[in-house]
Amino acid sequence: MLTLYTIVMDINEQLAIIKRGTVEIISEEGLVEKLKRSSSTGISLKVKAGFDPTAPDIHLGHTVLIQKMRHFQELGHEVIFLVGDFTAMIGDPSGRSELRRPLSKDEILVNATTYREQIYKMLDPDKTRIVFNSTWMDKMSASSLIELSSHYTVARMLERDDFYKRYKNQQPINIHEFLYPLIQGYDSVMLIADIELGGTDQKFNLLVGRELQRDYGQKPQVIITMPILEGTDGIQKMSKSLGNYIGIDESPREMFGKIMSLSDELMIKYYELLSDITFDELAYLKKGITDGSLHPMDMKKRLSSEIVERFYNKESAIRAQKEFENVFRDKGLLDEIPEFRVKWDKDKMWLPHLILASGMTNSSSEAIRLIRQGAVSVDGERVTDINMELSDNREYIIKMGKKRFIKIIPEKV
RNA sequence: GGGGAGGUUCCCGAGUGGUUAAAGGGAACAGACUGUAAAUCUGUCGGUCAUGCCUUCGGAGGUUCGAAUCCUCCCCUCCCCA
Repeated sequence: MLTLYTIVMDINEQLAIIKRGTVEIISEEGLVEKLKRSSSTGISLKVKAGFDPTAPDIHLGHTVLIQKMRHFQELGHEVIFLVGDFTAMIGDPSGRSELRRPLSKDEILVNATTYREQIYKMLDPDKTRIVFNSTWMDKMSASSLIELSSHYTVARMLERDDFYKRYKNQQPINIHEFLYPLIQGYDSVMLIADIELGGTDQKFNLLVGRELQRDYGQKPQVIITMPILEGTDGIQKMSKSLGNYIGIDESPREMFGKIMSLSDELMIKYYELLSDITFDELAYLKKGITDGSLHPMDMKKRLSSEIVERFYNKESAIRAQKEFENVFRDKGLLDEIPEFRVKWDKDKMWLPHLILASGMTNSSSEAIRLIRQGAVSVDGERVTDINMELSDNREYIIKMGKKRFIKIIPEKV
């Protein structure tokens, strides 16, 4: 159902909201037509976006898309969060570097539950439909699948950039990988999607959806691509497997810290894609950085706060900022230091073993290296002697590197 | 089915009998510098209380005083021809 608000809002206003931050809309005329039809008939549009349930945590990269879903939701349309559980069970198509283990039904279910909790931080639960493509794919027969695959050609598949590159570089492409775009497209057919959202890297798959819908006698979906958010390294797409991500479930402290360590350049991009500030404010910030009237660090703190506040609340954001300033600017200690109880079987324990036992390193060699490098301090004093031993008569605070702290509590055996 | 090229440490990639825990690059981590930035520079980057020992170069055997390097079989990938 459309709200009164959206009925009043004219098509151009809706279009402006939809277009914000997008890279490409195919086609814009199609979109206008759909919007018009929707407002005259009162039937909301079905807006689909697919997510891979292999990684159970949603990160800021996903939120670029989810934000856009929210925009549609606010305009009164139906948002369909498609969980690609069927495809996940077969295994991963891209990412040749690692053979990914196909997920079990249970694991996918757990991941999907986590997804739901997390997306509801941004989307309205009452207006969000979550669907699994296994619902129809599990039932598909081999002959139907072959029928589906007859709708596309190998030559056209090889047009997709990553397939083409792998083909050219003599890297393997498995046949089932060709099925992924087809299944994704078929999902659109099953859902009779009006619009599908995706990152720019999804463009090919989204276009396949249009073609299939046409073949199946439907109106092709309008596709909207969003920019890919680079991860904390500033180069590669944010992803959990690359370890350059900021998860929306991370603690306020982590989230704040990670955003602060972004490069200034990347910060601007994050403002553009993630912040809710207006275009005018953004222009003002950009100008401020260029002419030096605004300090990049202050801007970054503001961005960090805004994002932490979105997923938590104002108090958490303030606390995260204070803690950040305390630890990094004033070189102080964390308010809450993780505690670790160690059973001491001797009077004294060798420091590298203590560090290993506490889980701060994976080996004592690593601990020794870090001590040699001057990274370790005990109770605020830098340790240089790798033979240092601690006795069990009191607690110690060990700091490793800039941000790892642990409180060691001895327990006599 | 025939012919050819490959599989090396987290990733890419050198190494074709000993001085090789294995060049170089990337990632990561640490130190310096800073705005905890980024960039840059420096260092570390299999394990082991450790001038030794153990584990690692697709897998399993074998040759040798000694193998990532040679041989045999197997598994996997790519290309060309059919």
